[in-house]
Amino acid sequence: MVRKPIHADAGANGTEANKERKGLWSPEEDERLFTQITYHGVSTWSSVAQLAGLRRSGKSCRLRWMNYLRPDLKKEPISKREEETIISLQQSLGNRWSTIAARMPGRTDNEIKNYWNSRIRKRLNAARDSTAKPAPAPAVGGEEGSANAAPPPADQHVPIPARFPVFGCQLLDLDGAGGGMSSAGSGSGESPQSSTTTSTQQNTGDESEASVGGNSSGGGGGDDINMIHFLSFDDLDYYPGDLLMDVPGAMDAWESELYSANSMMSSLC
DNA sequence: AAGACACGCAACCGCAAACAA
DNA sequence: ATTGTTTGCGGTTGCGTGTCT
Repeated sequence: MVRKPIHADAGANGTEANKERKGLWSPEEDERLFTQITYHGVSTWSSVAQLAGLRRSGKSCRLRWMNYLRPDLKKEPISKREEETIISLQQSLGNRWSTIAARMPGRTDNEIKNYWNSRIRKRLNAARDSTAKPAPAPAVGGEEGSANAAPPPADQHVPIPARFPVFGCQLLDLDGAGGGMSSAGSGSGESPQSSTTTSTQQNTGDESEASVGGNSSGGGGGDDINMIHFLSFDDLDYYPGDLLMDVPGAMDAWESELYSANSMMSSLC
């Protein structure tokens, strides 16, 4: 649900004109921030606030951009597959929401955290309470995500160990021209955040690459126009989220193949 | 119809890590 | 090496909305 905006300055009087604003963002503030970042990028967040003429902390600006204004964010509700991904990643990583978010292009850590706290955790707790079986319920709070956790049953999805490379995917170019990305970059132009964002996405694993899905014939590469190409982020010099957002079906493919790709990686390691 | 309660989301807070001076 | 600043993260809170009684 979207709450009716009661903006931070709604009740402020003139004497507090210089005070830092808090609370919900007004459309005007959003526009200022968006314009500032789109056209000038980010040096420091406090300077962004200043240059945009916002009486907001840099911290608040960063949060607003990351969680709401970024052009590569998915707007639609979290899908069933994404939910499964969240559960799986939470099992393997614990409450490292930013890391989980980094593996779910278009989703924010806040969004995932909220989703987990408000829905999944509740549901899993209810399920655990209703069944005597202790089984695969993910740890909640505390020491979850420990590398020492007992391995899941064979019929469970294998969680992705943190040390594995993070996967992005690309649809191979339809006409094979240059092996380029079928669509890179977000619709609203280059993301001024791409450099910093990408750095946090990097995963220090061995480089890995695998073709998955479609009717991959392997080898040769490039023949199969429907093939989804999975890459470790180490292979990418752009923000994978930008790519995935613009490729119809790519997200679903990515999610559905996440586990099989992981299994494959397991066998390689 | 109205109040109570539950839910979901946006945003704040405090802390730690990273970075710069 | 130390200190100050900025950034990023996870936990938590506040509040609007929907549902129930």
